[in-house]
Amino acid sequence: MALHESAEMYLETIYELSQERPSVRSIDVAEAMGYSKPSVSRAVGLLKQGGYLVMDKDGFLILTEEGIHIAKKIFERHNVLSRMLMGLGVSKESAVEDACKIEHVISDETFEAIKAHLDQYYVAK
Amino acid sequence: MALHESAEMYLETIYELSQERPSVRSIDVAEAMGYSKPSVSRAVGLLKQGGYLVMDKDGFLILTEEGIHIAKKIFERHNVLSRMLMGLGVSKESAVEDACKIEHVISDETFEAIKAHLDQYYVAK
DNA sequence: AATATTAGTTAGTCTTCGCTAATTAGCGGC
DNA sequence: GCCGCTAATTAGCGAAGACTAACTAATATT
Repeated sequence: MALHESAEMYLETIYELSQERPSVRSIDVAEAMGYSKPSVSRAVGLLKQGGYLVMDKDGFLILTEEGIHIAKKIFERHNVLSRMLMGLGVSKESAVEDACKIEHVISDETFEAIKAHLDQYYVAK
Repeated sequence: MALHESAEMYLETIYELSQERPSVRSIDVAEAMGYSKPSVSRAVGLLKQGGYLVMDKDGFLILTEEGIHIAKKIFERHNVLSRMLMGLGVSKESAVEDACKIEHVISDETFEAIKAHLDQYYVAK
């Protein structure tokens, strides 16, 4: 099931927040992403429907295995891409911002090529 | 005036087609992009309204200075990005496809960094 | 107990950008 | 002179994904 860019972004954000704090609510996602509460509510509803997360009785968001899988994939892309861009001399802000855009649109083939190149670079050092 | 991804794609396509043939009509753009005629008609209308092109009495599309400027910018991005990806070992098909996505979303700073890196690489060879 | 705040949802709007169906305008063949 | 083709347009639809306004439900404050 192919997810849209925005869904991937929500999963990635929920994953990152869950690394930083014990629990993640919709309102935390809204603050982190700069979106309104209803926008997040709607997105969370779709992700719930798709089986990517569940909301417990206290409103805490828990990623399912599938949700974590996608979130980690996007998160890895984000890290690799921003490191690559910074390696080319791009400022941290631009690198992170652009990585955020690129991470959703490239093919697996392209990502693996970039990653391999970066690995090689670090091994060589 | 910031243009959306689809508008940039239309301008780029019109520019490329105009390099290959004496004149470009909406129908040619529709065929090249795989879109329906009304979709192109609507997009051309918006580009016309924005001052990026004009349509002459025979239905030929002529990019304005501003339109050419943007089209060339995206075209250059496309070329640099696909060359870079192919340089990393990505297949031509994937490189072109992914370049098409990336070219619209990255900042000038990031693009210049990638371009500089590629220039350096070619100079070094 | 009454009120205020916080979190989430519902309802409905807007923009972008595809689509199909149907219409219009010009041109060529018979 | 009419038929039919091609090109472009108009009208209206649908999905994504953001928004505001207004409601509900639960907790906190006084």
